[in-house]
Amino acid sequence: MGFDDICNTGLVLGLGYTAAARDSSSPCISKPDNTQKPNNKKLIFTANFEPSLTLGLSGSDQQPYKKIDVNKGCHEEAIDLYRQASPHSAVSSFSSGRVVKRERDLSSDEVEVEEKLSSRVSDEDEDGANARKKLRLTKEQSALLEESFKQHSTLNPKQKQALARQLNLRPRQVEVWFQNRRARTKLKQTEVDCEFLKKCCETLTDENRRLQKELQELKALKLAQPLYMHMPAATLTMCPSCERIGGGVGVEGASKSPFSMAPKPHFYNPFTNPSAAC
DNA sequence: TCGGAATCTACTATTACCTCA
DNA sequence: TTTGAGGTAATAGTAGATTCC
Repeated sequence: MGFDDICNTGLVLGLGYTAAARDSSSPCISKPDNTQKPNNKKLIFTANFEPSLTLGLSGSDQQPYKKIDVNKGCHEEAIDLYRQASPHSAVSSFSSGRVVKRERDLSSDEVEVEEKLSSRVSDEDEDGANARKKLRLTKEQSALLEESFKQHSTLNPKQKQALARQLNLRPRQVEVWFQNRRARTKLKQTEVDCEFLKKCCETLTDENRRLQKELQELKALKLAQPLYMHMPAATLTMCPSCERIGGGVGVEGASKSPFSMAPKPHFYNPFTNPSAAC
């Protein structure tokens, strides 16, 4: 990988933001949540380093935050939504809490049944005197969660609920798994970013060293010889008023041999002295 | 219409359990 | 059998957003 390969990628050393659209199937991307609010700020490292490495706000490929109006929804939906609430939370866990409380009164039995049915752990917790038992996901559960994560790195309440049912887990467990999975993804991506930046830094350091060396050589050369001696011919233009200098050589001669040595020719650099007049 | 309370989700940091070399 | 490391489920605390009164 050459310097250009690395550094002509639009990478800005420092942290910037790229709004690169990313495929949701990309495995190691912290993909913005479809359910998140547009203004919800997150730090996202892009997985594809081309063309730029970024640290910035979440992209715009998010669906608007799902608004739930349980007053308008059917009772069953309200129950479903309530079921996805954190079992560890002392309070109800979806928007419109006051409504939820009403719903909870109506459906607490159903929720209880659902919790017991859907959790392999809850029973143990209840029996085990607050012992913190650690759930071990089966291969099938892990595979399904991974598959789901590839599609959506975050879940909306319905997805979470459905997945929890499918996996025979509590919605809270699914939620935790996704949180941890996102964290691992981000950590992994951060490591990748770090490695990339290290390489880029090394390349830039080498390039800087090379340029410094080149500069020193040029300075040494400049001290040893008059400027015009080592200026490229293309950058040297004879001052119009001096064109006839050079042993009676006319304009034509001067144009043919612009560097015919005159006693004191007035060379000027068109880059630093763009004026046509001498 | 505005402000505050209640509640939600997502995030980060941390803890604690479990497995394996 | 013990132990330390690593993986990861679970917890706690916080911030920002939303909804309702």
